[in-house]
Amino acid sequence: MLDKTYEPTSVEARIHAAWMDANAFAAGAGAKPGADAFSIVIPPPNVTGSLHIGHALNNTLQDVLVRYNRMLGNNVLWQPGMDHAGIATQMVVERQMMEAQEPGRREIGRDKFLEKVWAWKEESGGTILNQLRRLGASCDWSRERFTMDEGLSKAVLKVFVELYDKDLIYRAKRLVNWDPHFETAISDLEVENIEVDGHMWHFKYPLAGGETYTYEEKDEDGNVTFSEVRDYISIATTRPETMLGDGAVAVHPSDERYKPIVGKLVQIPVGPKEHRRYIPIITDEYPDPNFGSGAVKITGAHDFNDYEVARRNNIPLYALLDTKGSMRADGVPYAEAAVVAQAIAEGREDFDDAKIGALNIVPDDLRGLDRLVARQRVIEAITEEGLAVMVTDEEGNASPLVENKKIMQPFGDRSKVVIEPMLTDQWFVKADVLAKPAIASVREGRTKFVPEGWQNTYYHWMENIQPWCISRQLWWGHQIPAWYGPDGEVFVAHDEAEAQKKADAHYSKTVEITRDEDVLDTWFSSALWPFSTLGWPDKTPQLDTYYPTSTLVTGFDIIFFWVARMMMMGLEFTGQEPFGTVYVHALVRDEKGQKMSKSKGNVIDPLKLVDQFGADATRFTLAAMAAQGRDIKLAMSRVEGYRNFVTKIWNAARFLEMNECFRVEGFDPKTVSQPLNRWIIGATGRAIAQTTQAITDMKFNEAANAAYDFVWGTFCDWYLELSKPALTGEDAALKDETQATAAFVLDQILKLLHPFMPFVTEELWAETGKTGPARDTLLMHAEWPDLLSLADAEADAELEWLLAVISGIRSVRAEMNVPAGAKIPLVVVQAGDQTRSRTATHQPAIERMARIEGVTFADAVPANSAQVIVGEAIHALPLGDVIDLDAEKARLKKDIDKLDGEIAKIDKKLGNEQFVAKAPEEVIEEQKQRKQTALDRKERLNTALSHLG
RNA sequence: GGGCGGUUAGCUCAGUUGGUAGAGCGCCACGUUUACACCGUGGAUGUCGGCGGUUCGAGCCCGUCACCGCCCACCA
Repeated sequence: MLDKTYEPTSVEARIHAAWMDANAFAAGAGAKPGADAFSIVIPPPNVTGSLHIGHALNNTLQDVLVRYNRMLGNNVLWQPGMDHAGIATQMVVERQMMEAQEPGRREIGRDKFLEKVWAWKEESGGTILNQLRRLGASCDWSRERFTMDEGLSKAVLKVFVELYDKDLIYRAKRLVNWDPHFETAISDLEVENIEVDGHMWHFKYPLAGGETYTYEEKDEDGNVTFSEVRDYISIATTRPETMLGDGAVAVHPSDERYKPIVGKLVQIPVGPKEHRRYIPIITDEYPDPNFGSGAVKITGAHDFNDYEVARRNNIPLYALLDTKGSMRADGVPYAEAAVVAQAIAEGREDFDDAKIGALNIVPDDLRGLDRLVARQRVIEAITEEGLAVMVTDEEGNASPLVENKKIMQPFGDRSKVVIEPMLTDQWFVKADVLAKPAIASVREGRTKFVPEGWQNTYYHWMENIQPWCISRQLWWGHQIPAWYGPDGEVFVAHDEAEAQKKADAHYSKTVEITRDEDVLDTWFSSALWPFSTLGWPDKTPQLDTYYPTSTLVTGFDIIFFWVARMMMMGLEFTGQEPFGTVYVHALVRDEKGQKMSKSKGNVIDPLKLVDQFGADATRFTLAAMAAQGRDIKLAMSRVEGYRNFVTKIWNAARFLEMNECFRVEGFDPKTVSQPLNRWIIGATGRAIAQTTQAITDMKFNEAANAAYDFVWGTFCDWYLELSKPALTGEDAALKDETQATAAFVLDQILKLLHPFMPFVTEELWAETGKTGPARDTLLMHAEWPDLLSLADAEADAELEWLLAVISGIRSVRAEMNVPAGAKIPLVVVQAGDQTRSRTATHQPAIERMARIEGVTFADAVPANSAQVIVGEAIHALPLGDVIDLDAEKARLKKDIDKLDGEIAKIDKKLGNEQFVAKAPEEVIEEQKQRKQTALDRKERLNTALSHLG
């Protein structure tokens, strides 16, 4: 016996256990012999993660595809696993150590620290995978992988070494994005540019030796509009503290204003006077003569643009900041450093990167200060000295020129602190080389994006791809397999022994080598996920069967981070695209369209939804709202609505149970004879076909809605109601057939809904199997249905008629305010043979559903009747004195007016020569038919009207 | 600065070979019926963001403007 109400929580736990016991999620479970493979790799969640609504959406969609394909009989693998998430995990463990007031990681050392992280991972990591189980995700959990597993690490090692050997990985000193909080380099993608309020200061750089020149501004015609003798050049900056590291001032070669002083030296107006450096005025294409003063200070070590200018012009790159973003405090005192720097600036001394890098030219009094404090000091000192550009207000008061300005400032996506360009030694991947085949794969259609539009995003990024900085100054991750000889020579190898061998060979003697401390970007290992999880580089049967994977389901926010890199690595190392289709789903926002975030407090916890409404309702909501190319604004009312849908199905099953529908053995839908039953079987087939097509097209919302509409709107609202006379009637044969049909259709519904609502459907499958023929398989391994061949046009027409009769009568009753409880007679006027026979067949249903008592046929409409036109017949409801004749007249008149409007519209069309000449024949035919139908109906309505006198 | 997406009922959203505008929620009215009030029946509601164009015909195609959102980008 089914319980009166469905209790998701207990059922879900029990059903999930049953699936696990049956090993039902295992790769290939339920597959037909020789079936095609269908595989999906899960976007590996962070080991530190917990389920948020985006995961719920992402995994629901994957599970829909996976369960659907399993039911098709395909050989299915859904590969689960987790990502070690370098920065995030290290952060969690470090914070925990701090809270426990334990010694920090640097104090306990690398090995001890890593032990702690592993211990944390074993105990607290991966809660998200259990949360996915609650959603019903049918991953092959026995194949769970972790990016730091031995096997996957082996793959990482091999990929690194091979890319290095192919010269696609290199080590170099470059300006990179530096996170001062985590004290590591990060990639371009991990930087978020955010507009903030900033200031732009204007300062004077005095010319060496007190030289002067005439500064002139001209208009378009060459007339001098401003002229002044100056002994300085004016520059603007948003970062005054970096002036200490300036290597030059650049102007555009075409800039006439500065022609007289190009090549001369200017003094940096900051620092102890006796050691101020002189730097040259150079020309470069970079400065925009129309912006600011047209002169740009060049600080090669602290700005990406300046870096390029400095490289082009051989300008030294003075590093001013330490790893925490404070002013450097290392090296020799300022006085000594300044002398060397000056010698270099004047060309008296040679320099190279190493020499410049070691030189700390931060004045002693600024050393160790936070860069923002230093900035303030610099501004004050310059202003005090009178080297700030001044403006005078209306009252004649002079003040330094400081513009308030919106500036784009880079922030670390995890640390949320301001990122600094920093000159450091890092490892890079030549992404542009790897990108070429990855672009071609999409261009040539071997990998498709759904929705298609995302391919443009992909192209744009891939075609402008920058070298990928893959080294991170962290401990948690894959340590870079590079060792250094005594003179810094690099030896990349699979292990230390191999590196040692290479080193010894290189030096022709045994030398001491030390391993690179850095680890790889987490995304480096994620990029290998589709094949590393299947055992690569070993040639495993799994790799053979399930690679390339079928479909990747992911959010657009990681197209660059992950999808693009998997494409590059997959093609480079397997020669095949890692997936055929990339389905890109939207972001889930709150009801108002706001991005969910903890700080806004608008986060919807999917597990709370599961607790409150059940996993099935939660899943169904997400699927039903996953329209392509649009963000999902999740409204609670929708979840509630689909919870009601679950209840509806449950109650429908209870209804069948009460009517003993499940007892019939060996039912064959082809043998059904009753129109009602033939119709519902056909309708089921159409609903299945629609849902199937929608899933195939990955239009999850359409698939879910098609199933929903059919189950509620057709099966429950019409079929079950119409079947009641048969189910409670005396005709045993009719009853048998109806019981069997109802049970059969419910089975098909359970299959149809299973990919979306796995729990309640599996439960009902099991429960209904207890009172009927035993189930020979779990529902999740049942065969996906296809009933289109059982459609019956005649039955469809008959039921369409019946539905129109019942709806028509109901509508009239309500409009005429006939009390709902009142049973009234029905007189069918001018009925043809077909109508007569249909009416006889369905009289019990009409009486029951339209609250009719007694059906008769007549040639004329009885007096005082409300009238419903269906087909050729008038269905008259004699209401006697109850009827409001005026109301009925008005009602009929309104209908006629409506038809008149329609007829007029069609006439206008048909009267248009252009339309008749140019519209396709079938469209014209359709219009003509529509007009005829309207005319027929109008005629009957007029007849009906005339009956009212 | 460049690119992408959105604008349809009170709300949240569907709507592709261009052919008479839909769902859920909410709202109004009525509740008879041994599945279900997490329900049933009936009902109301739209210059499909503005303007222009193509077409016999435009929510859909083209142009343009407005507003909203996102992505990318080096203006000191």
